[in-house]
Amino acid sequence: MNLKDLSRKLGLSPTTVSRALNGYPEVNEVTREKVVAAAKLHNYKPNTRAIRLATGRAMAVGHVIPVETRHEIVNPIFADFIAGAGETYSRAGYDLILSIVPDGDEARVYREMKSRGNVDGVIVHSPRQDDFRIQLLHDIGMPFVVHGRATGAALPYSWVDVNNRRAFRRATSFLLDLGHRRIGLINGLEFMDFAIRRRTGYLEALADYAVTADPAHMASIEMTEALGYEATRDMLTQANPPTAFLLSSMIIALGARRAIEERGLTMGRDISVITHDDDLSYMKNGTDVPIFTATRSSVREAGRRAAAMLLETIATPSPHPASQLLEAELIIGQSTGPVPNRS
Amino acid sequence: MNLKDLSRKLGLSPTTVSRALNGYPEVNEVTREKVVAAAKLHNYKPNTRAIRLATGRAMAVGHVIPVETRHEIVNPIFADFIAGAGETYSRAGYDLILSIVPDGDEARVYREMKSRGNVDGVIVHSPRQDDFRIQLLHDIGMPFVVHGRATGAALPYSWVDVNNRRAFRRATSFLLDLGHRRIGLINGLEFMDFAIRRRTGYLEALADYAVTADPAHMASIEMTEALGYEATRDMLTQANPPTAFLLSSMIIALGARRAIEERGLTMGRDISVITHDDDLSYMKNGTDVPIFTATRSSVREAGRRAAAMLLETIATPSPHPASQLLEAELIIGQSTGPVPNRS
DNA sequence: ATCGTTGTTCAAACCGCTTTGGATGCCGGA
DNA sequence: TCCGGCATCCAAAGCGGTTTGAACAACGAT
Repeated sequence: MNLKDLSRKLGLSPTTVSRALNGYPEVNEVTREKVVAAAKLHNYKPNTRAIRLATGRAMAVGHVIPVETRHEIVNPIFADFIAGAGETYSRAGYDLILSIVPDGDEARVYREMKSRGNVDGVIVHSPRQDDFRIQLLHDIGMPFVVHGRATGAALPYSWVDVNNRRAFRRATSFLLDLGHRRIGLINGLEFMDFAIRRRTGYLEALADYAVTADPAHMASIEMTEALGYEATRDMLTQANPPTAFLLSSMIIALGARRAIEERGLTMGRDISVITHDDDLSYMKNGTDVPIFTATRSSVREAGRRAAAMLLETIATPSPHPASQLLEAELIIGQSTGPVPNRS
Repeated sequence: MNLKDLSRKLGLSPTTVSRALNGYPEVNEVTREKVVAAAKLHNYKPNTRAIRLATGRAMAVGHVIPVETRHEIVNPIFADFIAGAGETYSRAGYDLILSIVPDGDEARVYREMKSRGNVDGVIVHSPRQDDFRIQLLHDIGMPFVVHGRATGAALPYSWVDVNNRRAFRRATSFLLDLGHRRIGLINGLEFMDFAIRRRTGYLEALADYAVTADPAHMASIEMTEALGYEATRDMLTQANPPTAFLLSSMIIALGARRAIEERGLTMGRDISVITHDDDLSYMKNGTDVPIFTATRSSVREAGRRAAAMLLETIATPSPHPASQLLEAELIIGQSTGPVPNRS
């Protein structure tokens, strides 16, 4: 059942039927009702392919997920971010096109998306410092929103991000207020922008309290349980081990807790731990009471916001990029406490 | 730069240029080379929207991810499965369209995909017992491949699955051979097909050894760390606690380990643990030596296979559905050992 | 010289929708 | 009475490719 069939059945022209269904004003209300009724009756759904060609819009947005080529790691937060974004898209009638791309191939993929015209815009994931994609997408004229920011980018651009710096500064201050002076930071890989900002926040707080940062107490790892375990264990076996840890993800936190408990230490009493919590659906921080004290910010909500912002810029392009800075809340759990006396 | 422009530049008809680029035989080789060279020079990429309308193919496949409405849980294995599938699609020039759908809305989404024609086929995720989607997709004539199987489905259908039953039977036998007689099973939600099969394998092995299954030693939970912890803790505090555990995912395993170590028990000595390991990129089972004894099967590989199978059925539809049963390997780690004497 | 092949190219139809630029009829005001 | 304006509808021209059917030239066979 296509437009021509339907219009023939109604004894109307395709023009009128199309306009009736799309809510254009130049059609009699009586006619419109008849058309709408017939469309429902015959279960008419306009062919997406034809709409796309006729309007020149793809009615789709692309999410290009770079995958660490060396380790083939797919960042687990994507699932939730995309779940959030997907809600927004489906309400707006947009498709979400996912490309998993080895991180060398990105430029080619973006260029092809542009020239093939199968997306109207893209979300840029996992920005790095001086990320080349911002310049590239700007040059080829593809609307985009960055999930995160890219320190050092020359051009203005639209983004949605958590205030990572402030979150980690606040968390660090919280630990310092509890008397901790040796605070271990187990961060994500520090060519990623979010990790840079978290480290900055951490260092700023230490500086506020005139505490000199110890390089031996800072690690930068891929965010897996096993590596989180190792990094924590290594720091705990040092001569002057940290009395508190600041961790960049719940997954690292699980590994860290293992290392801590393995040494017979108790979180919240012997060792304090604060982790960042992206509020992932399958990685809840405890069932009712939070286990970890955490800087929490829902990545799914970030997905919703970023998607809405992208659809907005696609609909009404503007030279003034938009941005949203989400604040993480500091959730007090059972994993933090005053520094033990024997320290 | 579109086909018309390019053909004008070449002094040829659009017909010939199109054929030259698509490898049709009725075009002079000299001409073809000229066309190909010009296409590259002017960076001509055919417009996807036009191709789709003209050919009637969507050049896209849909992945419909049902999301547990009550808890909004997005299954974390999707990220890796889709990464695998994505590799296959991009090589074939197909797009991957992702729909995250509240699990009540699925029928509507599939129907719309069919009538709007924006996908050529779909992958069915997370099949349940007697899954209605198989009948539905069959009825509306949408090619599909199921990731997993659906016990009780009347119709034949194509699928890619791990041999869950055999994997869990083998793992259970392994524990029984080590002398364990009280084996706790912490399974996924048992309306999911994979969970049913795992339980079956577990029960079969117990029956082989004439061990009666204890309902108190079987749990069925959403696969999160916190719930894994609780289920394990609850079983360990029973009068006759299990001496070994069989777990349905690495994430559960992390929670289980926490419950075990919290009670001062050591995995592999006091308590044996075998988990299923989907070989997720961010959830490695140890760095070099495996920590957990595990039934391992790469869900990313399953993604690759399922995608290839779907593209195959789209290209050459056949009344005979295909299937692939992947065997999980039993990886011996440090989490299993003979049953302690004091049991 | 004629004819059927073969190789090569093209004009035009088509995919299913949107949108432009009328056409038509009716009404009220000059 | 005539005309401009308005409401309503339609024919036809896109959108940018693919595909059908035919044209044409060159060729060898008859």
